[in-house]
Amino acid sequence: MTAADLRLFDHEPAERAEAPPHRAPGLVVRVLPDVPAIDKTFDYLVPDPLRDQVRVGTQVRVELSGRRVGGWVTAVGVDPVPGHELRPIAKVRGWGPPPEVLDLAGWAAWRWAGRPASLLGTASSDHAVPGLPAVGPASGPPGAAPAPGVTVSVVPPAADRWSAIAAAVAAPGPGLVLVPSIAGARRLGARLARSGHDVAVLPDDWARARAGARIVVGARAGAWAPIARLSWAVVLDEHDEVYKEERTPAWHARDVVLERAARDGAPCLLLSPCPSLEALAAADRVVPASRTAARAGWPVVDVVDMRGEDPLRGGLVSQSLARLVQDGARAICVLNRRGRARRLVCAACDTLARCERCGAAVGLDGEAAALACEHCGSTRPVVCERCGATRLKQLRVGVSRLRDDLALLAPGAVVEVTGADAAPGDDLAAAQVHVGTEAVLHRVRHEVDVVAFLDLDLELAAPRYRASEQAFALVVRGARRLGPRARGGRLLLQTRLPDHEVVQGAVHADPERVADAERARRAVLGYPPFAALAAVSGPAAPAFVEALGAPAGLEVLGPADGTWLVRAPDHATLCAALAATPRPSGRVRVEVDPLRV
DNA sequence: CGGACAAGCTGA
DNA sequence: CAGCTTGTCCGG
Repeated sequence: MTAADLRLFDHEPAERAEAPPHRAPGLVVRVLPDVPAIDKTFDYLVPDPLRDQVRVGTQVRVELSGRRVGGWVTAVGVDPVPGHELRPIAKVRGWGPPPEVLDLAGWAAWRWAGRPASLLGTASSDHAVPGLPAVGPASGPPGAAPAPGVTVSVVPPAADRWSAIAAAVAAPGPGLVLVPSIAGARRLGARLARSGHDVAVLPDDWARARAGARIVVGARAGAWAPIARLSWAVVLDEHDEVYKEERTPAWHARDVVLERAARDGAPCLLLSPCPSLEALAAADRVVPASRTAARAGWPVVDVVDMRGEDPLRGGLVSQSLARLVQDGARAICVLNRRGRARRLVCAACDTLARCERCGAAVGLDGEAAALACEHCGSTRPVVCERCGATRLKQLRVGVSRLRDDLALLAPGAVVEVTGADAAPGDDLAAAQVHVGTEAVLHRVRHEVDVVAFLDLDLELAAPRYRASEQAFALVVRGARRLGPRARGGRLLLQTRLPDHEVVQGAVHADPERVADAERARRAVLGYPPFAALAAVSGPAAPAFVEALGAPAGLEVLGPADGTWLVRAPDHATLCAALAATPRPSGRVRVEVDPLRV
């Protein structure tokens, strides 16, 4: 099966001309039950009083092997599959997704190796929708037709996006806007409504969206908005990883919207300060920010080279940060120290030892007396790549000392270490300096003068194939937290890799540097978007991998930590192989396009 | 998923 | 060989 001929549900009534002799009495519908393990449809009779409430997509309740389950009507007026006694539909729950979204769920089930029922659950209203409200004409006021195809627009972190959004939503509808969070969707929806637009915000206004509101705003699940045919679509902060569903099928909202736009011939606008390589690969055109806008939309970035600095007592507080804190600056300090990070630096020049192939921090392989990369498996001699010295030292992150160091700098001021160390009931607003994992960026609400990444190398050299992209997205969040350059905030990047593209990309307000370097690295290593990946894990993973075999073009790597990685040149090959593999009994988790490998 | 039924294990 | 557990199949 390929994506092209993928059509799980045939909505059309059967050919009456060749109707079988045992034609059923009355209207028969095909129903997909809302039961995770069943991806098969069943035929039911529609009692006459319910006839005009039943259409393709309608949510019903049916009797299935002695119990009542929910389900979706996938076809109306079919000739029943012979050999079964037809039971009537027990109940009509209400309106469901339009037929086009049912087809989309069928495609997405193939694309992310899952069952359509769970996707249809996401595409359906939380509450029963017995009737639809009246809405204005979806076409709305005539506006400028947006450029067709996929446009990636680079908008600096702290730039005002309103004018771009206002221009995009002025086009005739129905159109879809995705925002990373539901709270953000509600805020944007309210603002659009105040501007006089006919807006439905998901999940709250599902019925109004289904009825044909001109603009539908939603978060991740909004990708499944009940719109038959999109006229346009906008995805804000396209790079944000919250758009990726965590549960299987692990679909990606941006990719679902791209597919919908392609099916409907609708223009799609992807906005981001740091576009993903996937978005750039899908783009028909990329609109960079002007140099002026880029500079204005980024705060001042200070790079602190920790090799040259003499950080306080060898800790995490550079002289630059110390001065700012002593001068009374309110600061957020980000330190992502979760996980075991083995890091070595050159004893002579303090350069971080990294893998030459993938850029991840390397550790010392005692047996081979070599530097080994846990991520890509390559090894090299114990030699500093910068100065040639052969003595390396372990880098210890002095977290325990951090609070004391900062407290000494700002006598009387409170230093709050959030996260596991946070004392309950502490007044977050009272502290001058906050230290925590990246969550501290949104946990601290008041305005700050400084956002400091105490050890950016933890991100830059993380053993993940998307490390650069993820590190840059984190820096972008710090930049957004500070606001535009005119506000005067400072973004402090403490690093031993000042030439790294993420650091340079921030300094020059130029995400292209990150994208170019990342693209080159992924091409060499055969990672997305130059390949399609799936992670296979769970107790029955070995059986699944064995059943998968080794079809042409497929490469099976691992296992590492109980997880196999399946790689194919493209999604057509990958998804075809996954779909053709029978699921063994027991639990298997198949995650297509994993973000953390 | 959850019920039905079949095949396998145990204990007297 | 009843009685119970474990596994596989199937649902309209």
